[in-house]
Amino acid sequence: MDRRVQRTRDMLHQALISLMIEKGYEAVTVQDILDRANVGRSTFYTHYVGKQDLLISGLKNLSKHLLEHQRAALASKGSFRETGLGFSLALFEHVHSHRNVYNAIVGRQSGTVVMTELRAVLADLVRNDLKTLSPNERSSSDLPRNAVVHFVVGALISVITWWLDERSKLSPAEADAIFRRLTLPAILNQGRPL
Amino acid sequence: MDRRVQRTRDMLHQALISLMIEKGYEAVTVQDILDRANVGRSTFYTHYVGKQDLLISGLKNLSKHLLEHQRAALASKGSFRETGLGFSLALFEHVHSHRNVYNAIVGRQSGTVVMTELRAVLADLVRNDLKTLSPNERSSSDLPRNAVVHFVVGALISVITWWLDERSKLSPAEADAIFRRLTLPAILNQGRPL
DNA sequence: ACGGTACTGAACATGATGTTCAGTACCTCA
DNA sequence: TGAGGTACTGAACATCATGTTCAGTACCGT
Repeated sequence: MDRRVQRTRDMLHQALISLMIEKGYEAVTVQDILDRANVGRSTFYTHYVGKQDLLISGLKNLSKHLLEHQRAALASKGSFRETGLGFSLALFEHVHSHRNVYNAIVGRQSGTVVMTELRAVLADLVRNDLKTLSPNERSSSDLPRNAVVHFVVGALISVITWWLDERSKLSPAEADAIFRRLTLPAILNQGRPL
Repeated sequence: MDRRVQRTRDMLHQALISLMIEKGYEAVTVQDILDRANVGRSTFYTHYVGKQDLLISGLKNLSKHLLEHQRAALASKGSFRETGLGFSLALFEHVHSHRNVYNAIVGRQSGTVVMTELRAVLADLVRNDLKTLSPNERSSSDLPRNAVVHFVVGALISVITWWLDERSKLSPAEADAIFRRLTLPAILNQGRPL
């Protein structure tokens, strides 16, 4: 890829991130990004459709990273209780090491756009995992798979949000443990009616 | 309250709702609302700060409704498994009877603003419930209450979202049962570590 | 060093937001 | 029922963000 293209896109990503930390996603205008990145207006629009497009393209990296962790966990031996949702710890760690960015996102009420994109990424991962747990869509007493996928993703996002609100008094491992303690029993007890 | 004020606010609410159904929340402009409601621009801004303010004021009714159901459930005898989260069925029923509105909200990726407001309303209700379950903040092995609150709200919103996506193949009672089957065990097993 | 591609930057069109204010209509309350 | 107050009107204006266009310039890959 042309070096100029790389440079430009890097500058734009950096600019967006640093601006989000300062003002929150919504408050950032395209003009802000251009000024910070030192990139011409028309240039921006040749690369991205808009602010959100730039954001989404940044989330692709995270997605790849989590996918690797998931694959590793699925390959190893163990019950679902141990190997299931094998990307969750990696996610908590990623959030922790970028917590200034995430704080700018979740605190501000603005970050719902970002979170929506993140949801989509996570839903794919969770669906993968559940497929290995029970490859056939559903046995008679199971819950619909999509319901469970939505449930898990919602729970995960919620715990992360809470954890960030607490300003990381807990380590990533501890937060992950809470998430798993709340969520895994629900998944595994599916077949057992109330 | 001055009858003119009532009329104006009613018209504005109706307009917003019908427009949301047609275009989704984000796509609606203040001007759209004014045209539909037949209300002057300056009038709008004397009543509401903006589009979102109008929306939020509409959610107040729902909040009151759910609170009543919760109070009734808490007053009745029974284990937490039966009386806990006593507003959930009422919520599923409310969503069902306004499903055209909610479909416009959740489908469109736009509705995150609405959902954020709804989250806040639900968090208050859930917190109420959990307080009655264990009035003291936490025994040693319990999870932090806020974590559980976030978890429950996230799960609830997720199940509702999924349910709407399925275009209501299930009755409100069935969807509610799924939610409770996934969530209540997680709450009740809190003290039991993995 | 050449051909091609990417970047520039200013100008423009568009469209939404929110404010102002003098004039008009309507409501409440006595 | 009428007087006084309050709410609504609507047009004009200021502001600001978005997204497009295009001729000119700088830089890259080979």
